[in-house]
Amino acid sequence: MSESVSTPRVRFAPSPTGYLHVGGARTALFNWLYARHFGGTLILRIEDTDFERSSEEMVEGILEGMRWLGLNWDEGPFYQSKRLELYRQTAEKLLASGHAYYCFCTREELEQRRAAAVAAGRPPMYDRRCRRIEKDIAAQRKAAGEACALRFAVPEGGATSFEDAVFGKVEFSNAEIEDFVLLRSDGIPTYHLSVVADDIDMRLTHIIRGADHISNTPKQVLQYRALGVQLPVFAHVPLILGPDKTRLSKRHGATSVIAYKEFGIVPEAFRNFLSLLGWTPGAAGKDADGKDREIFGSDELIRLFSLDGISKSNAVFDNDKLAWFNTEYIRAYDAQKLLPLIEEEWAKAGFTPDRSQDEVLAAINLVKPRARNLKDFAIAFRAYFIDSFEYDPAAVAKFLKDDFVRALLVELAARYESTAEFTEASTEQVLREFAEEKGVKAGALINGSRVALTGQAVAPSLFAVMVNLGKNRVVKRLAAANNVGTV
RNA sequence: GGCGCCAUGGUGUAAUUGGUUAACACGCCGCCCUCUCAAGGCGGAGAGUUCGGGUUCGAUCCCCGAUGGCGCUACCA
Repeated sequence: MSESVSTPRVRFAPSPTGYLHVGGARTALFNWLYARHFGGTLILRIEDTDFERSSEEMVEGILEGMRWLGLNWDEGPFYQSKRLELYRQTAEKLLASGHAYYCFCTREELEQRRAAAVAAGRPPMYDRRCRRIEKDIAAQRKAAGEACALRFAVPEGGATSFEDAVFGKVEFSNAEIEDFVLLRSDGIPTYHLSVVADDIDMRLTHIIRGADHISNTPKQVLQYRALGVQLPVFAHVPLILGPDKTRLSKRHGATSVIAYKEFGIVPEAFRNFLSLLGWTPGAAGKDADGKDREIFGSDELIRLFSLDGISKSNAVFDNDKLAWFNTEYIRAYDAQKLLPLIEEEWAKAGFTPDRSQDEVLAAINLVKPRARNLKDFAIAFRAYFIDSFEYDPAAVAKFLKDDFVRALLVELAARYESTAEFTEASTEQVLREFAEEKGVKAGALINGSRVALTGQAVAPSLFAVMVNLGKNRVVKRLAAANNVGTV
């Protein structure tokens, strides 16, 4: 298929200095949505030119996060560490055209001057002293083996601006832009060079990335111009902040995407939640009553997504809202779809249900309206899937503390055992008649039974639970009511 | 400090891009339902759009300033 200008090429370019964090995931998501919306191409590029801080383990973590969120890419992953030749060539071009120069200042000297500048109240920018060195002299010194970095020669006057798809026109005075390093003295490119070289080489049409890159953009624009290459469309997305409105960090809790998987969040729910952080479908997202809809499946998200809907202000990550999305998705999924996700949780909890597949699915459907996350199916709802489960002490204290009630439950077990029919109606009838006979409130027996049967104070309608568990289990667990809490 | 960006209830966002009792969702509170807890139904509190000036018959919306927040300010990305 031939490419036209209308099919965008976008990229997600994380640096593997940590796991995929929610901000990065949101950027990846937006790129993915944009690419899918237009039938374009999403490229995954690993920016690992900082050898000190990058690691392969982190790359794997990032890929895992992408996979979990269902964000597939079309090209890559490309590793910048393996594309050094391209950057060297690009640097060469810049040098040859007079847009870059060798800088022989050492790190120590630079730091010293910077400190002095700050102390003197001057802006701590590079003073450009090596820019004045004659070209051939510089070349000679370099040839002689003197260590040097390559810097970009920023125009002395004027301003550099670009049109951002989200923020509009953004302009920086060139006087504010320092002669940044392109190539370190060890020949490894800095971010400033490698992004531009790659974005050009990979023929990217749109650069969708975090707003923290706005200030870097003029440095890149300058290189595009120096190289005589047309600018891509820049679209900077606002950042995600913590509840205290400072940049989201570990202080606020989990920032790694995978941590949310571990919390029992459904990936689609997380994706949906993330999509609405800094973006809105606007009128297209309203329902017939004019109310905002928030639950969007991936197809819908892809259809609705557009750069126009991206907002300019930073967004706060709200765990409550995420929890709401999660319960909505769990409730909407049928048991069959939920099963593989839940099986992972069972594996983690170290058990497999000792019931038939049909019973398991029925149990999932029974409890899922009450689930907050996937872990609930392995912990709070464990009793629905396997006979070995624990009793929640609080539940026992609340509804099963009474020896009198326990004794009645043992008696009730015998009633059930001798009753042939075992339906919601019959089990309820048996219990209520028994309660009346004993002169106790049915509620006391119902609540006590719930704890005896499920270990929890929270459960679906008791009689539905009974039918799901089946007569044998019900009888067995009720008969054991006396032992509850004593183990 | 310098430069840049942003600013609607607690949170995410709307508001035919100057004319609305400023809307919706999450959260919160109350009531109903009820065997628990959710869900659901019903109702409620919560912003006069950060503040101050303009422009205008009229500003959430346009302009200026202030304040606040965030970002950048590396031979990190």
